[in-house]
Amino acid sequence: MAGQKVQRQTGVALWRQIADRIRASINQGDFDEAGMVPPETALALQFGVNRHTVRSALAALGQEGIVRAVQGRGTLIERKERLNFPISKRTRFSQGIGDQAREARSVLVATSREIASAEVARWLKLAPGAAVIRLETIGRADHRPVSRGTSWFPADRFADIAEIYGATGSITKAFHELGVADYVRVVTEITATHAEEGDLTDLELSPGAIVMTTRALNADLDGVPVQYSISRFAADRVRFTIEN
Amino acid sequence: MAGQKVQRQTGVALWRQIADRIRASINQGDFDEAGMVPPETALALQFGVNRHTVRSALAALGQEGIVRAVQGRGTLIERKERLNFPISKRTRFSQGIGDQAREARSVLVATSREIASAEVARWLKLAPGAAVIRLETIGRADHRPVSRGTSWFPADRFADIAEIYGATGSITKAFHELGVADYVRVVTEITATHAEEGDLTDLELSPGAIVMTTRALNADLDGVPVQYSISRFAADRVRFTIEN
DNA sequence: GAAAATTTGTCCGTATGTATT
DNA sequence: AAATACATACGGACAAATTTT
Repeated sequence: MAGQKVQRQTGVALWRQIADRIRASINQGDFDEAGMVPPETALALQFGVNRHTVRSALAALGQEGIVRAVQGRGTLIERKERLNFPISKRTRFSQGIGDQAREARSVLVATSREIASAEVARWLKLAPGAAVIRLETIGRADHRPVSRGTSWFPADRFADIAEIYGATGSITKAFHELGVADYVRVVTEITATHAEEGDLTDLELSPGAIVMTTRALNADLDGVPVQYSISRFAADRVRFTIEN
Repeated sequence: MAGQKVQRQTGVALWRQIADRIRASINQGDFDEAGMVPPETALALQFGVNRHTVRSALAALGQEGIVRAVQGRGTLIERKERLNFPISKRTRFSQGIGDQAREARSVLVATSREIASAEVARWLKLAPGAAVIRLETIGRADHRPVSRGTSWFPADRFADIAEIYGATGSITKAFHELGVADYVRVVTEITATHAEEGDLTDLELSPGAIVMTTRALNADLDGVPVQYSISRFAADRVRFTIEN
């Protein structure tokens, strides 16, 4: 297969196109048998570029901690995983991650009480001008950030949710303490865009990287909205599954 | 807001980073009131680059048919929509698109009978070496391609599905004729990656563009797998919603 | 153990693309 | 429109480390 062309003069450097392709191949498990990437000369032939260009691509992947080059041996694959996020009626953010990553947690980075925007009010079915509690979190697994999210809660029912969540680290427990015995995922919306400035720093991404954005609504068992969240995931670190 | 910095020396040209941001803003509806993009000088100030660089970005978007610059007036937004694809137990590919786009159809571009790969056999729960029917389709809406998909069906049950689908244009009808009264979506997997060579041509994308890939399994009412599909969607034209 | 082949690391120079002034 | 500076990409040659013969 000597014909996986890359395109020139498109505003995306060849080495970056190649880095993205190799990263995708690694994630797809194409090199699992060998445990390493093909030799630089083979990749150069495959993509139709000079070996130096392939080296630039591999250097970028090395910077991300995905591969490690060893002189004389080859370029070894260091890390190759994609966290799976199941989405269902019973979706809980932290649940289901623990068995995939050794170290997984979500940290609260900011919180405030504010007036709901038109979008937030619409999703939470609140009157215009109603107050909401906003929580900003960053989710990490195995020492890498995987998501940054913002959640809004109706302030009248959940005034103290920030404190309880900060103490327990669990939305489910916080809801429980505030009288919500159980809650369900009503709807989840998924889109994908290029990373923005905040993503680059919070998720440790490079420009051109992809973020998958979810907009999710949770409601109590009476169908009353209790939480609206917008989360941004580093696309090359996650996968969503919807099981019916 | 004079500080949406773009990053230099990252392998992605500034004009392409800016083009991607403006495209995302348009899709998000940021400029809906005016119906046009801010003036070049304002964008240059906002992104911290020279006006020439912004012009390169807008020229690229013009090439895609998203904006149109008019001397003396500004840069008008030509096209701005995102098709919604609902995912549920009753997910039907074509259903739900008709009310969003005037012209929507899926065309069969290739078909073959082949031996199932390890991946396909695993999903369809077939014995190794079993035969499958493969269908390749391209989905279009309003004269734009939005998806390219490959579906596999067990050959023993659905030997003639290609012919029937080609005649009726409906998988549901083809299933019905072949004795499958009803079927349900068992699981859907969603990931996002950069566009590959085939995506660029089939979906009319430019390098660096994003594709969302779904892997979906349909089964009959007895739980027997009947269809496994991998579909690739142009990310800036679609949105997925999961309703529980 | 020695030699050969393989693979990554480094240096040179040149041409073209990108971005600013 | 033109001049300048830097990033990107290519081509070749050789060194250094490792594996294979």
